Amino acid sequence: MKPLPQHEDPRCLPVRRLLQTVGSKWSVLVVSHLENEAKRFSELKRSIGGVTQKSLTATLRELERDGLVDRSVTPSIPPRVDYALTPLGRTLLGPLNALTGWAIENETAVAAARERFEKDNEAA
Amino acid sequence: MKPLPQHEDPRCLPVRRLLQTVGSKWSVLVVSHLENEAKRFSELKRSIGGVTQKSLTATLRELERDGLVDRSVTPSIPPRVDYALTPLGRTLLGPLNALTGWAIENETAVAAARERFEKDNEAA
DNA sequence: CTGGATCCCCTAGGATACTG
DNA sequence: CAGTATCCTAGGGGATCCAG
Repeated sequence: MKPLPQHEDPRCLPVRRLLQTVGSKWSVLVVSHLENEAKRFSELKRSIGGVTQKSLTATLRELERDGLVDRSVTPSIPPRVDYALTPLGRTLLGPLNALTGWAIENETAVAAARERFEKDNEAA
Repeated sequence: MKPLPQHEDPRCLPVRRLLQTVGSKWSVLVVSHLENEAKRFSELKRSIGGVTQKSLTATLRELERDGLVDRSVTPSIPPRVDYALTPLGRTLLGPLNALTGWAIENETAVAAARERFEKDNEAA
């Protein structure tokens, strides 16, 4: 994996790791789509939309690896795989919603800041 | 910039943007180092440690662009530039701390999950 | 249906050197 | 001091084909 430079404050290591997981393109979508119910792979893929199998698989593996998502295989034909949030994963929902809530509440403020920034740039 | 695929749920756009900003390698460090006091560029660079001028500049620009950080230039010789959190930036501290708090609290749980995952892998 | 294997592009981000 | 300019590389992530 990522070696994470050791000159970094060691207390920040878990933070950066989490942000790396959570900051990946699809993880938040996946988690939010699993908030209310367990879902199968293709269900998840359809309900999210626009994600590749590869990316979705990778995202799920990473979440599973960190103990946030549980993967249960039913070896039938055709095979069936269900994904669900673990208890640990559920505890992340609060902090995560705090952040996403902020993003939504301040969407217009951020957008305004961006416009100002762009304008000041072309002025220069 | 990043075009962000339009098949994505539009409500998630601000979320992904925030995560992209906050998920970049140094932004959280920068914000946390600005929590208590405004700092000059080289102060910031020294106190964070291990960050390149380029990366630090890029991070600060992005934060400034989103209206989270204020950049004030004092045209003297030598030049002096101070960075501080904006009021908007300060409102992000709460949600951000919620997330970093989670990361620290659950560091061992995540680490344990990782070990289990690795072990199950070599078992297969 | 679930996902592994490949190819390929593009961007984040490190190293280094230069400037007002 | 506070950047900009250039070069370079590892890795994320899309597309596509294949397999149990």
